[in-house]
Order: sequence, then structure tokens, then C-alpha cells
Amino acid sequence: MSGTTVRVLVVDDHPVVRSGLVGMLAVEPDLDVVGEAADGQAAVDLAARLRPDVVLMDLRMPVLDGVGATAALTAGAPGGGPAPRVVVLTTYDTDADILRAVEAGATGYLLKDTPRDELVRSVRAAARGQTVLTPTVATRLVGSVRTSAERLTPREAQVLGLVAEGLSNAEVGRALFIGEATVKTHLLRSFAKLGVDDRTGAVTEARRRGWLA
Amino acid sequence: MSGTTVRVLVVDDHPVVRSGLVGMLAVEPDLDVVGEAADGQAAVDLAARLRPDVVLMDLRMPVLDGVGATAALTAGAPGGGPAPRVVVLTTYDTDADILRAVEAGATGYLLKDTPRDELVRSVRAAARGQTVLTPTVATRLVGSVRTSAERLTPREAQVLGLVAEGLSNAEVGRALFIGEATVKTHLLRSFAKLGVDDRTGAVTEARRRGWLA
DNA sequence: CCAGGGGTCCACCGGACGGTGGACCCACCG
DNA sequence: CGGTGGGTCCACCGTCCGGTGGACCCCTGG
Repeated sequence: MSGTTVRVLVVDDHPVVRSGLVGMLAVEPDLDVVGEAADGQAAVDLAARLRPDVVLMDLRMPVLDGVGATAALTAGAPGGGPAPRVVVLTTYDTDADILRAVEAGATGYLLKDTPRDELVRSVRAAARGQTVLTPTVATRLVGSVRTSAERLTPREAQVLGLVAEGLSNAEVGRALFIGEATVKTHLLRSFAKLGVDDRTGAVTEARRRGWLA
Repeated sequence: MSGTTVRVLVVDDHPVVRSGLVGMLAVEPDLDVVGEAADGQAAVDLAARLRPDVVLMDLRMPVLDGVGATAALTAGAPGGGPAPRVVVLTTYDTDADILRAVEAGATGYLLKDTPRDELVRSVRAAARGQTVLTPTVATRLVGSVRTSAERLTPREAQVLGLVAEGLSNAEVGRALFIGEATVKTHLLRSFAKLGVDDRTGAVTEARRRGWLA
């Protein structure tokens, strides 16, 4: 990082949120907002030019979402040089968002209801390479690690996804070129992993955990 | 309203969003942000004291949500006087949110991805009593009016809600003190109204339309 | 090598669900 | 007053789903 000031890039598709973040950070003398982007692709392009120390990134964005952009940024800058620290800043705290962001290489995960001073402190901490997590997120993260063996297999997720669309077992079978009995087996295994005992409960629970589109 | 300046109250539980809105509006000479609130109850209390012309209101908030606060505000100030115009400003654009907000008396409905200048114009228009709707919202609104005959009855919504929780027909029947056969009838009528033919599809479709919690 | 585990696949029952038909009550209206 | 319509309720079938048991394949490690 350049001297003692932290170079920050703000990425969010909502103008209101960008304005709020810039306003909150700009008054801090040691924080310097060097740019803004409205989608993930623009963020990656801008980061390559501006070389920020910290990227504040929303997850739900058009063109390229926050997870993809985070992965691209933490993979390393194309011209060499240090990769920026990515702090995810989102409204939601579902398991899937957290896991996907952390897997993509995010240094921090904050919710948008974070108060101003905590946000500022988090940006400074992230610049030093420290991991920053809101308590809610930390709890969910350890919870998901604890039950990590309970993830759905690709096939199970695929079947459950079609069931969520309202397809019957026979229809799912025809769609995937497998027998109806097989569809039922995948669903049963999904039920066990989700802790429910019927298809409707499975869909709502999977949706709650963010395992479904 | 007092002279030519518009008095605005900003209501959102996210500090970032409040900061962004204040920053966007404060630079306009004819707009005066007279206060901020972090939940619906605080908004109602503050509005009674500050007498704003326009209230920019989020929907998802603790204590008292945006719909309740909107209803309280548009019902009229306790000391008499004109009720403020409420402009709902939210992330989501589901039918239920729109309908509930409009029914509660909202003058406008904007999404948080609204660009800055459109937001400013909307606040001025709302102060004059004009209705402001984003195109997406307007489309959904006429769509929901068009299919207004297709709304679920209270009992049907109640049954479908329990089914969404994963309850079986028999369990729903016991919970509501009705026979299992009756539960099925309510579900079948729901299926017809939603254009689906099984419980899982009904739950996802109802959720998509915002007819479910 | 083969033993073990995870993932995917399938056949067979009992109970639950989707569908039809009809009853009752109440509000509205000619 | 009787008729009409909507909302809620229920009984009876045929079908589909939830549950058990077991097969196969691939990969990994002893």
C-alpha cells in the first residue's frame, strides 16, 4: 500500500449505496476512495488500473457478480503486483453467499447494516490483511463448517432444482434421462441432508440456505 | 410545505443507505433533509415533530416495518396538519411489497438502484403530490390489477403457508382444526389460481409473487 | 490386488397426495 | 322471498410420492 493511506475501490450497483460508502469513508484522512464501479466486470477493470488496497464489494450485481469479481481480483493482478483485499458488503447473510465469497478469496464479509465506525475500522483492518467478519456471519460460517459433510451432491442439487420448478418425479426423470425411482433416491438423500421429510420442506429449506437459484 | 424548500425525512435501518441518501439530497438547494430514522416507529415519532413534506422509507426494517409506518403516517398527523408524502424506497420489486405499500398509502415506489438525478426529481414530484413509480414497479402493478380476481382467499393462503413450512395435509388439518380433505380442496383451488398442479410448484410460485411470508 | 466409501442408479410396497363431486353457510340482489 | 355466487367444509378414488433394500461404477488407500 502507498504510504499510510489506504486506497479503496467501492463496488455496488446501487448509486445510493455507493454514495453512502464514499461519504462515510472520504471524511477519514487515512482512507482514500480512488474509484467506484457499478458491476463486477467494471470493478476488475478499474482495479487493474487503480491498484486499490481494499475493494468493498457487493455480491448481487449485473454483468459479473461479486463472487466472480472477487475470484478474479484475488487471483492476482495481471501485471504482477499484490492482489487487493476484498471485503464483501452485502444485505444478505445466507450460508451460500458467505461460503461462496470466502471460497472466492474474500478477506472480510460485512452486512450493510454495519454502523459507520465499525465499517471504517474494518477497512483499515482489511488493509493490514486481517479477516473481518460480522458476528452473524462468523456464527453461520462455523455452523456451515460443522455441517460441511451435509452438502448436496451435484446430482441431488440438480434434481431438487427441477422439483422446485414444480416438476413431478417422472418429469424430472425424463428431463435427466434417468428412472423415476432414481429421482426419488436423490430426493430422499437430499431430505436427510436438509433435515426435512418431504419435497416442499426440502425446497424451502434449500432456498433458505441459498443452495438453490 | 415551507416556502419553496422540501423538507425530507430519511428512514432506513442501514447506515450506509441513510448516508447515501442524505449525501445525494443535501447538495440540492431546494431539498432539506431534516432528519433520519433507523426504524418505522422512530420515523413516525420524528415525523410528528419535524413535519416533513416527504418521507423516504425503506420497507424491511426492525420494530415497525415500512408498510406499518406508511399507514401510520398517511393516516394523518395527530395534531392535525397535512400528512407527509411517503415514497417507498426498497431493494425488492415483488408484487406483495408493491401492493402492500400502495394500499398503505404510499405516494411513490422506487428501487434502490434508481440513479441520483431520478431520485431527486422523484422527491420533488412527490412533494407536489405526484405519484412516482419506477417502470418495473408500474408494470407489476398493472399486472397485479389485471389478475386481481386471482388472489388467494385468507384460508387458502393460510393453508399454503403451512404447506410451505413442510407440513403434510394431515398436519395442516390438525393445526387448523379441519379435515384433511378440506385442506386438499383449499390447496387445489390455490393450484388453479397459481397456474400450477402440485404443492411444490404452488409454494415457489406464491413465493415468487410475494404472497407468502 | 481388493476393500472401502461416495456417488449414481433402479425395483418394490404403503401411505400420502391430486382430482372429482357435493354439501353447507352467508352475503348480496333482483 | 328465492336465487346466485363465493367461501369453507367434507368423502371417495386413482395416482404419485416417501421409504427400504440393493445394484453398479469410480476412485482412493492399505
